Amino acid sequence: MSPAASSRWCPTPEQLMILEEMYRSGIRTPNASQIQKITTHLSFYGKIEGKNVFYWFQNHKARDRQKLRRKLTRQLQLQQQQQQQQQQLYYYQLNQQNHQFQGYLDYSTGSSTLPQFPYDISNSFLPQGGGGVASTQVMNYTWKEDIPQRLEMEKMYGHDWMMMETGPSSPPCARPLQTLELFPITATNLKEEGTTSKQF
Amino acid sequence: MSPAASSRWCPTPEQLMILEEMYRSGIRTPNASQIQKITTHLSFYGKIEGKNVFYWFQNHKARDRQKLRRKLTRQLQLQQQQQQQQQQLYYYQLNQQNHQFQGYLDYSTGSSTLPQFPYDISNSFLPQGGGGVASTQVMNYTWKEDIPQRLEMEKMYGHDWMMMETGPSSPPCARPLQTLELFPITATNLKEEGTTSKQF
DNA sequence: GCAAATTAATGATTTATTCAAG
DNA sequence: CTTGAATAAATCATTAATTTGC
Repeated sequence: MSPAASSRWCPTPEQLMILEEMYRSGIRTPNASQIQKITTHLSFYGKIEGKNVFYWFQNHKARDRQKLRRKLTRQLQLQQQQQQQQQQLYYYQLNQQNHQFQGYLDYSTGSSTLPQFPYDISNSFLPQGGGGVASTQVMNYTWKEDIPQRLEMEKMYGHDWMMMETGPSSPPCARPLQTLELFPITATNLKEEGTTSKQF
Repeated sequence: MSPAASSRWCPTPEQLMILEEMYRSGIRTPNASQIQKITTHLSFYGKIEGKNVFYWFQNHKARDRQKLRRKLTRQLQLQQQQQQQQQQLYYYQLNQQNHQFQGYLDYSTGSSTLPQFPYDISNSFLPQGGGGVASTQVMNYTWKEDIPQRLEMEKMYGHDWMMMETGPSSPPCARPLQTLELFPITATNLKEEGTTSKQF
């Protein structure tokens, strides 16, 4: 543990940034020549060796896959749970409004391979209180043309988080009380998982 | 007249402070549960919806990155300029310093004994077949243990990276210009959307 | 000082990538 | 090769800052 040199490489933000850029640009397993060049270049920003670059790409690729796999798993489980919840009603309501998605939302089958719930946030987000304004706007954007350009917002929000509390039953003037206990902002929990979701 | 609801959310100072604090504490992409809680909590300080929280984190994160990227780009440009001034000297020094790469560079022997690399990575760096025909076995995990995941080249979307390879002449110490052309990655990805990209 | 005009910030949408499963 | 799901990047749009001429 010589103070002068850490036992392992610690990438500087700049190095990390560049590596990530490269990764995103398609590089996965750089060859010798590439590693050499990368290393040379990154050495501008701090101490670094070829093996660091090599390992970085190895690890990054692997962890990328791992992360996605985990998310998929969690998502599947969530999906299954939600299936048993008030989806029927919810999607029915949505369908009334978004006939555009009728074909897509096949809730009638019950099998509903429905992903989560896509569509406009307004509904899920501001259920209570006359916030109708935003709602309309969102809707307009949602289906601008005849062509459903794929799922629009679905992609984005496409997820559980909007699912929660589709509020008709939620207190119109909910008091943000528990927030304090819910928010140990500094809590390390929030960082990754948060909430008591079992999973994994 | 009624509040004439603004068309978009305008965070109160308190909300902003809390959001920034959370961001600082490490939260980047809150999930459904987190967003729900955050929204509830912030609603105490003013009107707010879940999507606002969602967007806020998206934007904040993106613009944070953007800022860093711009800074990096500037640095890169600066250093590239400096490089043009000191290329010769720089590469000379590099060669002197990186003894471990001597073996790497000397791939003709194929038996580089690099003390620095714990896992015999040097081999994996070696362009196989010598003479710069490395295009075949890029990643040859010769280091012990079972078979590697073959060399799935992945996609490697048309990027010059692979092509560059040690060309036919493969200048062993050719022009240091390499570095310059090596990182035009900025051209495609970093893009440096000029701070003043106005209407086009 | 003070609005109209202009520019910078930032909220909200849309488009493009990414990985891996079918 | 196509598609689903998630996200990041790019873009659009509106509000806040600020500059400017009076």
